[in-house]
Amino acid sequence: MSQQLILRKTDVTAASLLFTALSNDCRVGILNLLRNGPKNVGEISEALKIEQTMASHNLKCLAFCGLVTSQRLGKTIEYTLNRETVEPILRLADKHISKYAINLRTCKTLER
Amino acid sequence: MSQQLILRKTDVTAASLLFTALSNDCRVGILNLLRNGPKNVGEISEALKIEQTMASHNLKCLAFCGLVTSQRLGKTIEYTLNRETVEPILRLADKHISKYAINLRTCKTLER
DNA sequence: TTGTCATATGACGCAGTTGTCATATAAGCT
DNA sequence: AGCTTATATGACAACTGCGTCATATGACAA
Repeated sequence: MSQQLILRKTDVTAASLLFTALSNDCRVGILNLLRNGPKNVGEISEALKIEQTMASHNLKCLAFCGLVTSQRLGKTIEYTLNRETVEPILRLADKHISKYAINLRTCKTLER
Repeated sequence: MSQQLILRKTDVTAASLLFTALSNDCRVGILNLLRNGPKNVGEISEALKIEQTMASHNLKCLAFCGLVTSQRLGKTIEYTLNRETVEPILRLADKHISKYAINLRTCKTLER
């Protein structure tokens, strides 16, 4: 009797793609920043000291995954956090790291 | 007045590393499988139809991040899910995808 | 202690991702 | 219309991560 998988293969792939969006300093930095409220691209790139192009690319990636939404306000485009998922997921990650993976704070790359 | 970031830079990096561990089909597949209970490497590689070496590499990565734990039982090594974080994080991901990112189900790579 | 089964390790080439550069689009102003 | 500001897009080289191969370690049994 084969046991039941909770996620199907396509869902596993989709989930890993979603986590790919979160697997990058810059993007997590953007999400973390947007917890303080909506910001436009200029404000984001200034706050995180990254280039505008970099911010745009990563924001597009985050928007593609539904982690942020955007709205044009005149010349400017405002990005808003999808709090419903990002907030709990970042909390979970932070809690997990403190409790089970403090080593992640002091390494640049994953061991395997 | 500079706004307060909720995670510091090192925490952002650590979080993105944790998500890197989750940014791969094979590893999410392993975690998903282990929701059904502990399994050894042979059982995992058989169930997911991946090579033993592949399973080992990815299990090491997951263990490094505290997402699974291992215990030798004679010749065999049993891997157990860290349910406390993995269960809610996979649920969140699945819910998010259904609600905000169904497109992730039908693409291989992230747009940017 | 030799053999066998179970798992881990290290190295390597390929493929995907990242940051950057150059350029395009889009809105508002004069 | 032309200029300026704000953001997006596409292309490319450099880097990183992945799967695989060959090999090592570790435990048990005869």
